Amino acid sequence: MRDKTTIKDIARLAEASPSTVSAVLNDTWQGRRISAETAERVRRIALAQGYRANLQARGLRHGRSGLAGLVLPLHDNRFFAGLSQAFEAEARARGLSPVVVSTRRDPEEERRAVGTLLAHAVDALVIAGTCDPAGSHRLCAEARAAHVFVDLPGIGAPSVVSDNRGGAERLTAALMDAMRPGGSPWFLGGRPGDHATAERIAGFRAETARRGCDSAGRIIACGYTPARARAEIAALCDRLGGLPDALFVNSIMVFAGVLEHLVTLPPEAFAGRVVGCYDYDPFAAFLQFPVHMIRQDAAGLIGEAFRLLDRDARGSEVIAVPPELVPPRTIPQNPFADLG
Amino acid sequence: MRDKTTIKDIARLAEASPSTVSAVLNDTWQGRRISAETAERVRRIALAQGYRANLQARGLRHGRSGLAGLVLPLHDNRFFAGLSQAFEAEARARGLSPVVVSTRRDPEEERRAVGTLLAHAVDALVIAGTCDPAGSHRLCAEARAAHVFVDLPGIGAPSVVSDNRGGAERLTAALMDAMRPGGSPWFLGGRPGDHATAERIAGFRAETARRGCDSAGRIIACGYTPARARAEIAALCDRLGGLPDALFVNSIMVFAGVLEHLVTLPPEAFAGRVVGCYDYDPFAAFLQFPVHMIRQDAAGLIGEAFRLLDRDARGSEVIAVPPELVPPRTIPQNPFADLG
DNA sequence: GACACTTGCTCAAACGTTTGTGCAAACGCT
DNA sequence: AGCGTTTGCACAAACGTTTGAGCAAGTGTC
Repeated sequence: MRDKTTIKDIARLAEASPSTVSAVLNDTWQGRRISAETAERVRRIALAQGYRANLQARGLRHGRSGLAGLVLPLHDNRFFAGLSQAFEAEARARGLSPVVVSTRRDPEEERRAVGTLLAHAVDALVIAGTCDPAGSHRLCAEARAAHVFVDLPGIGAPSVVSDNRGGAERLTAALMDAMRPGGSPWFLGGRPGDHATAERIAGFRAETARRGCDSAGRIIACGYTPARARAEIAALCDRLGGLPDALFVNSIMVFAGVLEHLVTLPPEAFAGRVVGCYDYDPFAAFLQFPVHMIRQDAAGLIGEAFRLLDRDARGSEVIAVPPELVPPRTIPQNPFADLG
Repeated sequence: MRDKTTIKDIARLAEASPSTVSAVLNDTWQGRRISAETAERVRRIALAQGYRANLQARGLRHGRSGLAGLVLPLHDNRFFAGLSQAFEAEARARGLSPVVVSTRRDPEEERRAVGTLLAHAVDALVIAGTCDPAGSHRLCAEARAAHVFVDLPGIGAPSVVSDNRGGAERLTAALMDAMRPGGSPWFLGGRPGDHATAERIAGFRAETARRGCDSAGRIIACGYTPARARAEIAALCDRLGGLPDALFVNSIMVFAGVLEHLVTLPPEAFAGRVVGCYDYDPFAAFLQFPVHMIRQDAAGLIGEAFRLLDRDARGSEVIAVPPELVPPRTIPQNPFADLG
């Protein structure tokens, strides 16, 4: 084989014109009144030559690429990986070719990623966990590209987010049901300025208040790094003379840090204590002590996102999808589906 | 804004020709003897108009796209997600735009994914965990595209794989060091026909033999599904009247199934027993019983893959990268980096 | 003032498709 | 035979970019 086979090569071999070949290979030949014999001849030769259309050229001509892009902060996270998986399924179901790109939570990188995908004329863009909603939206708007935000609300375009407030209320309720009567729950991790954390704190506050328990002073929004979380939980245990009655851990990263401390404690330290984590990991659900987990509905979020894209939604509408509460030592509905 | 701004629009506004604009925006204007003033004028206008080059057109002209593609079985897996993360970093370091696509371990889907990326003229392709090495290679070869296999050896192109045999030997050694003297280790999970499983079984056999222990009859290659693994371990415990002295679990999926059974056992059932898993999960490392884990070196694998691409390697050479052994209740070198 | 050389650009073709338009031959009808 | 209609295809432009070639005006040299 010389260079890449083009439509012109096929045309030469089939003694036809490029336009005829194009019509045949795009199945528009009846409309263009190509004879069945010619069509068959062209198809045969194209197959024999292993012809594959140059999608750049086609995209250039059409103004569309057939690609659907997902932009996310990182691959290396159960939740986002679940989004990728669901995204690809939905995109393929619509005849689009999915591609996924991550940004390391870097606004500049996010703009570059979105810009690159748009410059390749992606037909639809889902932006998950955005850290520059305004910038990303502006780029998409300039390129007149269909786009939706997921996980964190965007600006100027529709968003699909987890019901963080509701989830936090349910997790808090589960923890308070399980802890000793009259006990005090603590909230650990996250940044209060972040949308998701703010919502979860609100949910935590609402549920504790509903049960006549004042949560003031028991919210430690110490960010997301495991190291910091470990230090904070160690300090807290010191202060309280033991583990808190109930601990609401705001993310799996924070939980990792907390766990580093917890594994240093003797088994009896866990007596009567209960831990919850706003995130899911199948193995974290089976530690020595009971862990209540919240599992976000990746498929549900992506499903709603595509529904918005399908109906070409434009506003700033925000759709909330409820997460799932996974009780301790439980295998959730779709067991280990996200393990591979 | 009307439609997407093109180089012609800029040319009109700057009272220059499209070629001048192109030269300026590609920083080849000195070579083309464009005056500094003209260059500045063009740049200013392009910026003001928010011009972004149409990468399909550029790619069509150049025959390259600036894209680097990673094809993997699924996103939803720590190891593959780690590959994605490392892949994006390496690709960006080379000025390429990374995109990742998964195939659900479906050969047909893999061919489609590879074909689509090639049709978009990706400059480099990394195919991880291939399930159709021959087919994928053929497509790449026809398109004259640089490509490398990772995790599973390919055909016709260079491959980078984990040192499964060596890793299995080390894991087996760790288990036999930790189990009661004279005990017998068992191997569970995988399909013997699979390359990785075959290598791991070979490693398991070699290490047990080296210690004068016959592994015959203690290898249960029952596939990868958690359900099956759960049934097998339950049956085995029944047969032995308790847990085996040491258990080599062949993948995290299998481990998940095993865990479903193990959590039903009383704490004393674990006395003197030791479990190993050929895969890593930060939380699985902290269960009630000690778990030795093997953690594959995603960054190392991808690093080698790009080194091959850099020097345009063509043969069927296979590079083995050693994995890391993570002792029980340990935080590995790069703690929770892959958690997010 | 003729000549060569430099400066600063523009022209046009090409990359591989798709698609609106047109045209020649064949056919049917009177 | 003359006319209109259908059949079966080819031509050429366009998508947005890059790039080899060329051209006109200005500058310097003798």
